[in-house]
Amino acid sequence: MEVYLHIKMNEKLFLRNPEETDLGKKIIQHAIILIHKIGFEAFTFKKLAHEIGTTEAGIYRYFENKHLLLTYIVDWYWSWQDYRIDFHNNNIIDPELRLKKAIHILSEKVVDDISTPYINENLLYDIVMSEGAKAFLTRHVNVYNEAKLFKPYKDLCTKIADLIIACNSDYQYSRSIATSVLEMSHSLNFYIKNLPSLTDVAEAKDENYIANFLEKLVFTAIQKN
Amino acid sequence: MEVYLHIKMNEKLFLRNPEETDLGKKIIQHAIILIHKIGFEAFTFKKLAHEIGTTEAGIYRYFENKHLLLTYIVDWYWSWQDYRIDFHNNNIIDPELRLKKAIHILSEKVVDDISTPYINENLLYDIVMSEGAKAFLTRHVNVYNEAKLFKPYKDLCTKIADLIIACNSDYQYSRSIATSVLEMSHSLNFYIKNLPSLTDVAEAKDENYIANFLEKLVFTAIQKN
DNA sequence: CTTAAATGATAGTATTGCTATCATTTTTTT
DNA sequence: AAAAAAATGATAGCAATACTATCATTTAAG
Repeated sequence: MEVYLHIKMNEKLFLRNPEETDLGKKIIQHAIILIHKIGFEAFTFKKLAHEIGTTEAGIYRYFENKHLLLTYIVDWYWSWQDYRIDFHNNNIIDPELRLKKAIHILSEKVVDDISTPYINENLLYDIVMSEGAKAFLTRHVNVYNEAKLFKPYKDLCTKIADLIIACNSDYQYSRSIATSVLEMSHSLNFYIKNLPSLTDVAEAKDENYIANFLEKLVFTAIQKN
Repeated sequence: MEVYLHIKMNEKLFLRNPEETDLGKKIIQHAIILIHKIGFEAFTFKKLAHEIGTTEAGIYRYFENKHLLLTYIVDWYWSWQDYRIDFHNNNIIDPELRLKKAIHILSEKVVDDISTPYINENLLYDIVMSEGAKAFLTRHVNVYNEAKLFKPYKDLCTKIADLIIACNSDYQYSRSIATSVLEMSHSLNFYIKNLPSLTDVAEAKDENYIANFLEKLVFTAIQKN
């Protein structure tokens, strides 16, 4: 059985839908590889064009600029994580178990998902960790927001917040703590890798350290007393 | 009485110390104003030079590039907040009160500090909120880290973590939660302003909302049971 | 098999991110 | 007050970036 996962992307992210052509898919595939390799600042359409044997103009036909291309792949990532949380929580009823699962999915390193042929989720995780915030941190945040470009992230925030409410309907800060979990699950991974003294991880690396921290944090915060 | 606050900056941040000359101070002063106005991406040394009536080359004599200038002002900000926390906590012994004060200082909008003549802290807060993460999020994070360019942030993290340990010496995640407080105190302010649905703030704006959220979060997390 | 759509090839432009040079001020030392 | 040193201003230049435009060629759809 071969099943492919398809995520419908917001049409305002692109000029021409990259999923519909070979060149488009190559752009996404190699954009992820190249951004992972050289970082978003050094990443240019010219370099990407060279990697995939097309021209700069060819890529501009798909994406207005590199920031929207980053937003595309970051959006894709959050939609994929949203789907994964649903998938893993299927048939689980207990909201606490569901919430725990979600926290672990977000915090732990991912492996490549074979049902998405031209996207390497392992690289994508690193990109979101190291560059993901740059999708938000732009002067155009309001324009982008009005075009619903941050909907995947917001939807995921709502999903986590709803799980929290399902655990304790009295908790006042469900969205803020959901956002904190989303943000810290990724940025703590960045700090462990690059600035470990900002975390409590010394030599003994515990794979589930972040998930355990966030799980405890959330469950003590929302406990009924 | 006129008292001026002076923060000694890491010498690897600059080529020529901006505090020592009129031009240097103007660079810092107007860099803050201009980055606040047009954003870090659109900010260039040429535009800055034009604002203060000097030339591009003149600014390159002080800073290697705009990213190090950003790091300079972000470092300055964290050092200033570190100092403010000490100042406000002077003579307070109760660690819980000290921790609460620190959380409030970090979360609440600041006003201009008149003891720093050429730095507008109000604008600086906005910059750290909107662009601060970009100081870390660079391919050079390791080189910068070895040059101790992130020391002010790390020191502040240590300060918060120590306050947490003073409240509960058994808490296992003091640095991780300190980092979370530092990060979320600023990014939640960004979200309230730009993407409020990621928070619980609707119409009724509570000035202390973030501080209250983080205070509750931290104190339930570290409570002894 | 014709037409439309997508791609390739090439050119061009304004801006960015620097480096270099040299003359002119301003400051410091003697 | 004169001489030396340091800082600034003015200008030039260059490679790379971030695009836009044009037109020929290949590929796909009706």
